[in-house]
Amino acid sequence: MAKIDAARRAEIGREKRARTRAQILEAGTMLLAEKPPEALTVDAIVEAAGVAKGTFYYHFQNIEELAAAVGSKLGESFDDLLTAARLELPDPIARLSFAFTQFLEKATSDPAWARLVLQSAQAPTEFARGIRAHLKADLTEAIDQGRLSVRDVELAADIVLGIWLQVVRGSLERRTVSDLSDLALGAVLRALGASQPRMEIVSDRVGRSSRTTT
Amino acid sequence: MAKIDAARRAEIGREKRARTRAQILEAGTMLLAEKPPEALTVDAIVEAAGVAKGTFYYHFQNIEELAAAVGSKLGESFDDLLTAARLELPDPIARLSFAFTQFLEKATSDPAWARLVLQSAQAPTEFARGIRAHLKADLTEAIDQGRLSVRDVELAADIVLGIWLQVVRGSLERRTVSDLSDLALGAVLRALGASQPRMEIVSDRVGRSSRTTT
DNA sequence: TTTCCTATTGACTATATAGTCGAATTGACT
DNA sequence: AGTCAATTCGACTATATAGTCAATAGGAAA
Repeated sequence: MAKIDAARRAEIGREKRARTRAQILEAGTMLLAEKPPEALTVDAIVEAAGVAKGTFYYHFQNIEELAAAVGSKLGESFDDLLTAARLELPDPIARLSFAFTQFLEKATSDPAWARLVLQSAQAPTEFARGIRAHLKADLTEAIDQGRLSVRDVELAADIVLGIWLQVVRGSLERRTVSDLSDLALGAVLRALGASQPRMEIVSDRVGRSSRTTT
Repeated sequence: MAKIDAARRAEIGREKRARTRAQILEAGTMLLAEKPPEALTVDAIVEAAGVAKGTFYYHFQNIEELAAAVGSKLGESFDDLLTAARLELPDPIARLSFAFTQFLEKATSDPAWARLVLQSAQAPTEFARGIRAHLKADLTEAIDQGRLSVRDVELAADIVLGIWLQVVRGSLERRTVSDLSDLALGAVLRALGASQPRMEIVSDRVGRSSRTTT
């Protein structure tokens, strides 16, 4: 009868709810960067988030669901690093090189993010499969153009991902060289047997500077 | 007074003790291939080993100590794959290539071993550091000989390990190509910018056949 | 102020896990 | 057969963790 409406009520708490959920998500993100989900406890999460235990279960069914939400957020952060320039690069090898470099520089500048990515790369989650699918699309296109001496797309993806992941691990454990991105990318392209893309394009967009191209 | 002697007594139970310990070690090995040590429970271990809980604590202080023992055993399995031929190869690149191929073929023929190695590669355990140290020794020698275009030994090690680990992951998740070892090794050598080692030596010893060289 | 829905709390029960310890078993030796 | 030390067993305590739920707080609308 009254205008008191479920939709309105739901809207009321939304901001508070969203804030609390974000706290839990952030705590989960931090903890999942340190240890695998199987080793994570609800008590640890709620303590880190500064909320009561019941609150966790009000927002998530279980830890698995939280981990999925963290994975999803991580996937978005990957997209964010690409969306601006990805479509402007018609060359698959240039695209791949750009992505490789972007991700690597993000990893060296944000160790917590890097740790989370490494943990997430362990199990083939939705997030990990998405990344690999994108990569394979670029690689397939390059192979179809006869640009790679590696013909098997799965092997090619393993090469790119393998070098990337291990270089990121190295950057967390050791002091990182200044031109790590260029060196690692060079290794990847040699490994793939990539015929040179037009380097001026790649280095224009991929170079260490973050200015947008004109 | 009697000849009953502690040393003798200790010897008596040794065989039984060794057998039980081996059971626990094997169960731990199997479980550590599936999940990280933080997610492992003593109850799961003793159930898998078919022994009582107290027995576990009679042989190991805690799970960490078991994990260390498993890691040590794993390290030995690596050595076993090399000791025969390693010293006969004076060329560091040939040595590295031989090891890479041996390990990769072991991984494809023994998935449980592969899974364990991948899990162990997560944390920089004693085992992982030993492998990396050996690898770096070969790489340093090759770099000193001016044989690699990659000059940074840490980056070079990351490239080799990264490709190896990811190719092994791939071999567990997908059907594996017949000449995976050769293709992956080729990618590694290109990535390192290795000037060709004398290929007849490498392929003699590294080829798919497991016959011992004459 | 009062109402009333949403979000939050933390105590509570269940179960799982770590780690201990006295009793039982084993097997070589006498 | 008996002895005895080493080994194994499993019940037991204590703690940790998962998951539930009735009570409370908060704040917008009446």
